[in-house]
Amino acid sequence: MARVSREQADRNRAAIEQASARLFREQGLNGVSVPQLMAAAGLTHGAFYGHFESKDALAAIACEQAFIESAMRREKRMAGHDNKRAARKVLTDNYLTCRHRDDAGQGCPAAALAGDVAREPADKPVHVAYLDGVKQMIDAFALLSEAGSGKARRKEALVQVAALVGAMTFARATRGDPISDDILAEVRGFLAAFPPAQADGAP
Amino acid sequence: MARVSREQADRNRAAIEQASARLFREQGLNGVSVPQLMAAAGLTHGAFYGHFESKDALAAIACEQAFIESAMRREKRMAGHDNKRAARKVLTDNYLTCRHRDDAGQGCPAAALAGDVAREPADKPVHVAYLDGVKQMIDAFALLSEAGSGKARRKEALVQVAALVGAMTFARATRGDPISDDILAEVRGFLAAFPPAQADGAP
DNA sequence: TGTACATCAGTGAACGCGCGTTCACTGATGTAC
DNA sequence: TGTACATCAGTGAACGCGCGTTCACTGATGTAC
Repeated sequence: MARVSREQADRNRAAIEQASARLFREQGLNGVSVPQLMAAAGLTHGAFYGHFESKDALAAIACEQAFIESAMRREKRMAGHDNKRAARKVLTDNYLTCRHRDDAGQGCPAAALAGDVAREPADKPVHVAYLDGVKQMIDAFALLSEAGSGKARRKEALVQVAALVGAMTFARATRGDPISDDILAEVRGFLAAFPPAQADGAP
Repeated sequence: MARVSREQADRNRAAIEQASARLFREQGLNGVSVPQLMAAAGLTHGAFYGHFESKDALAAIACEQAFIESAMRREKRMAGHDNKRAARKVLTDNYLTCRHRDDAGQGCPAAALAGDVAREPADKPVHVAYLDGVKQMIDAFALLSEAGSGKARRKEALVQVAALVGAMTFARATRGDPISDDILAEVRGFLAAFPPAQADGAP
């Protein structure tokens, strides 16, 4: 096989991006090689640099795509829940599941890639894609807040998203032990009652 | 230089463990090589396998040591705060700082290694060390809870630790953007008022 | 205490391996006439 | 519509590199007498 049609080449490129969006989340940015990514798309490694400038460039594209895919799934789940609290509950209940924990490849990129992005050098392009995706996610949760001001809504969203990402990261790191399920269940229960009725706290 | 005294060999081994506990947290389990670890301890790579069975075995030892070091620092900070709420506030306020975010090598291993441990194969020895450390951390927070039952104290501890680890992981992944500081500040403020006065939540 | 020698901590070259990336080549695609 | 040929998507060998691990060797340490 040598040259393929322009349409087939486009489909191949899309296949590489799709496989990468899954495999990077599953195995980490440094846990999967260019030859592995290409094989997952049904190609050999040599064709890679005809489609992308570098592995780092693909990582950014795959991260962006994972966030888009994730946002579409979120919209779909929220559909039909005009009540903000109910919509939030659907999202957090679906997020903090064993299924999500055990299938990072199709899950939230904010959680799946957090550890990798934190350690990538600051000039790597994946940082921009990650930040953009995270901000969209926070904005989406802020829209579901019932707080009075935009500032307060953003505050609530930050805490919720940090709790979601944290619980998932933590549950994945302790997978195999009962504590992993407990973390998901307790944070799920906690977020169902979020925000607390009064945020005073002095004893 | 060839053979050194038994005492010096012990000191060398300790230096390797100490350097590893720092570098693994800083760069990740797969982000630092055996030659790099040995160089950080002032040795050459060849001496490694006289001290440890494998890099995986050292990872477990370094993880365990990082948790011990972390627990000692926690005890030290708590000292003098007989009030549980005050002790908790000292811990969470110190945890969710920019200093901690920017110095993972000396920080909480539960946060620094979460992403790596989640992706390590299940049979790798680091999993045991990580789980043990996490359980100790959760127990420590449960002891600071004022809830009525042991079950309720553990519940609160799980949510708090998930929030701490999550906020730190997330703040590190977004470092460089103002949102990173915001995450730390908001979760810090939120945990200062934890647990909420009433955990009902139905609207 | 002094001497002879076995022990073994550390050195550095070497192993096979997979990485990201490059490139000469192939041959079907797409175009010019 | 048919033919001639330039284009270029994909192949697979090759590059230099660093990885985890092994091992023959060195020579100071520690021990037996």
